[in-house]
Amino acid sequence: MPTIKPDSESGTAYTRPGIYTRGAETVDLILKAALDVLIEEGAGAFTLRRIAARCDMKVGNLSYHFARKEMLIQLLLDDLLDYYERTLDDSARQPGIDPETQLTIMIEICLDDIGTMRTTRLFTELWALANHNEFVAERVAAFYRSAHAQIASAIAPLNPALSPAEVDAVARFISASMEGTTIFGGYGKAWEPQMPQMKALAIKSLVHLAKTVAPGDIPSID
Amino acid sequence: MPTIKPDSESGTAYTRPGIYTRGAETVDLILKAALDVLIEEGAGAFTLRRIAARCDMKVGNLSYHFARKEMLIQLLLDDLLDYYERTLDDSARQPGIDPETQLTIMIEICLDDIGTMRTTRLFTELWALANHNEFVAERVAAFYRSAHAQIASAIAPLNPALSPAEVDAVARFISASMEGTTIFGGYGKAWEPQMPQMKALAIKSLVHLAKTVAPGDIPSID
Amino acid sequence: MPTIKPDSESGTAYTRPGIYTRGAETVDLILKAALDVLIEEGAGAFTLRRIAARCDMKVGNLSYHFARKEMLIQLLLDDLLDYYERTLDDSARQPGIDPETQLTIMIEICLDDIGTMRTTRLFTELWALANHNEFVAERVAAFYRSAHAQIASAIAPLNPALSPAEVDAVARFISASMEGTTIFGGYGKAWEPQMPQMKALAIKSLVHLAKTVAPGDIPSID
Amino acid sequence: MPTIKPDSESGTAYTRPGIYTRGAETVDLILKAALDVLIEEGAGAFTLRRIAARCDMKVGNLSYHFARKEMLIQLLLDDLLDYYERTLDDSARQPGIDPETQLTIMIEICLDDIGTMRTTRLFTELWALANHNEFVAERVAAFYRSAHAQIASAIAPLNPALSPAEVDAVARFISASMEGTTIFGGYGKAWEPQMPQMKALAIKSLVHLAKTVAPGDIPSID
DNA sequence: AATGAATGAGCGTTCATTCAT
DNA sequence: TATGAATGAACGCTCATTCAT
Repeated sequence: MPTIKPDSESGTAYTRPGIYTRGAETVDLILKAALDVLIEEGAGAFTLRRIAARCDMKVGNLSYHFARKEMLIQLLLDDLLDYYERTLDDSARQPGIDPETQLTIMIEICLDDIGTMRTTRLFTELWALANHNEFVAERVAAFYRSAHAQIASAIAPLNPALSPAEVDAVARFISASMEGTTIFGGYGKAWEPQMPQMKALAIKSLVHLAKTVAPGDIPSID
Repeated sequence: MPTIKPDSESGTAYTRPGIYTRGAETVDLILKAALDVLIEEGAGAFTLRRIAARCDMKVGNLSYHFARKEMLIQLLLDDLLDYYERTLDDSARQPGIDPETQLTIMIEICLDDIGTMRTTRLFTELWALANHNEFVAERVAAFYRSAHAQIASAIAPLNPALSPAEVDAVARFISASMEGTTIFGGYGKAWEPQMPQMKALAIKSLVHLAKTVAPGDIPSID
Repeated sequence: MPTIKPDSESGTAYTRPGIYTRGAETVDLILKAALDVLIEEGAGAFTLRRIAARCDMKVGNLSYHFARKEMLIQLLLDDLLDYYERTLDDSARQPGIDPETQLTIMIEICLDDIGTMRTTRLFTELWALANHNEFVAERVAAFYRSAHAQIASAIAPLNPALSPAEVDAVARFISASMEGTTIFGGYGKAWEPQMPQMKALAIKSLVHLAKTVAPGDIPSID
Repeated sequence: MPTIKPDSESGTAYTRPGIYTRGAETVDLILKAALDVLIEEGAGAFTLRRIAARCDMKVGNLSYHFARKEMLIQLLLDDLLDYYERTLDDSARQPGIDPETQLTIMIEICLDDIGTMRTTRLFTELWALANHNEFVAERVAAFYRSAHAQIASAIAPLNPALSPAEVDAVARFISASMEGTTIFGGYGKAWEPQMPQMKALAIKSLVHLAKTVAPGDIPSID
């Protein structure tokens, strides 16, 4: 995950409710408030009433713009993860850098982002929601497919012996290692001050793995 | 996290203060039902009504045994994480094994456990709940302190050059790497079939790290 | 009630006071949609939203044409019952027919109409609405006054011994008998297939009554 | 429909919510309030909130006793129509009366009952509700099946030439004629003062029909 | 120990209506 | 003329909690 600017516009180019300027602004305000509630108060507090209170609207107006709460969730997630994807793509597309530095930078950017309140909170909530909400599960998986592809594109030139499937497997493990630091070193977590240590170990360990892993180290999956 | 027997008694041997009386069958039935709801239906469905329905009781009776829902959560968590800790201790305390094998076995056990529905679901929910519930945050942290200590005790003899604080840092990163595989390879997750690949990579990568990391690789935290 | 042509224009020839402009296509489309909703979905579903959806408009536009929902109801009812009245008048005004045949035909036409979905549904809803809506009550009563007058005009020559008030009383009872068949033999009702039996009995019984009832059979009302 | 005592207990012998005395009383209070709302305010005002207000309870308590509003409706209807059926049975079971008097009395009782606010309002609402609510439709039809059987049992000895099916057809028409008087002569209806006239005409006309109708007058239904 | 009963707050949603555009 | 936007009230229902039995 790349660094996210706190007050990003979170992508307004989609087909969405609110075709007038005013309505489009309202929809953005609602989505912003919804994200704030999710991050600052958690999924248990993610109710239309609290979102409405955040953006100084009435519940009925939220229902006007989003006929079903699920629609709000879907647009929120689409906006959010699209933005994460785009920002990750941008940060990965740095020309003239050798693959190892590329991978190193990627890991640094991800772990920095993981340390932000937004990313720590958002993704821990999404991992839980994905357990019982098919849409969330699929949308999150789609995001990670994209993220893993970026990581894989940095690994492949580093270790030409690996097949594409093996590169994917390594990318997945590297991504998993990074995501795992959220639990201990994420915003507000118990070992937040130790995040730099985890970052250093991640860079050393994961870059080394990418360079040295052999095809035989990875069992094939039928 | 060690492998957990599905129908464990979740540790009810000792009596506790509070409105509830431990050892009583009823409280255990409630806790069992509560865990089932949390795992099978998620935090959003974690209501007294559904728990009561699961254990064939009336809501009023749950409120009788747990004056506040929060108390139920706390006892549930204590039971659960105590049990995880104890089982982890048991599996770690295998005499006459060299440290590297010890660490390897630990990683294997953890990742096997992570693949179970119980652990995948439970911990993803707890990570999210910890964001906004101080008790959950602290209790989960305490569990990980214990788990990290076990991992550290396997790392220390493998890499005598490391100070205790550095060993802890390495243990934390190893644990984070493992926890991260939950997101992709856990029960019902998108890359569940690829868990064996992640396991192989984890063993190779993390054991190698434990053996080769040098004190200078780890920034010190003031 | 006479047979109603399904796609009648429901009488929009003249202009009315109020916020709406008669003759305008839009108002008629709204009224048509409103009638469809009332008949096909019932009074419980008679909402501006559903009416708007039926005629492919937005709720705001309905409110533009009808400042109050009650106005829509009133115009709908006026149109509808005016049309019923006019059609009944037309069918009754058949010259050169003896009074008994005239009455017989009237009963036949009414009972045929009662068997239609439109009339069954519309009138059962109106009878209920009339309980608590003064306008509906009065408008429905006005319609029946007109209908009873038509029936009375066929009875009077059949039974010259009756005073006009007595003729009215007989007409009222005949009309009541017919309306009552709606409940059992109307569209979708439990004994819809038995409507022909009720029709035959109605003709036999009510025509005989009209011819044979004596002034003394009808108590006078002060 | 027989005369209903205004403050009848409306049948408390059923399986119903509220097994304790207090709960049973509460359920009865709710049902009483629900009936009052339906009759005095109409189906459009038949909401849990208005019912709760009537019996001085909170909405949540209604939901406690009736998990779904539909359940309240069903119990209300069952209570009500069972009571109508039983009272009708009682009034029909008058020994030592000749069939003609029997039928006359039945008609008198029915029309008297139709003139009450309760019966006028209740049945007009039910006829409308039956259009789009399958349960109401079936329950009302079941009531009428029972009522028609009572009427048929008075007609049969009056006119031995009729087959059972023909007796049923006559009973149905007689019942329809009576129900139809609700529209004009029921409580609060436009010709309420003329109900005695309709009653006299009904007795004369319908009893005569029952005695004189011939099998050939009734078309057979396949 | 357990339950029936009741409450008050809150849930997502729908309603008729208003108003600026 | 028509619609997007917004409101306030009400809808049926679920929630954790209290309390008498």
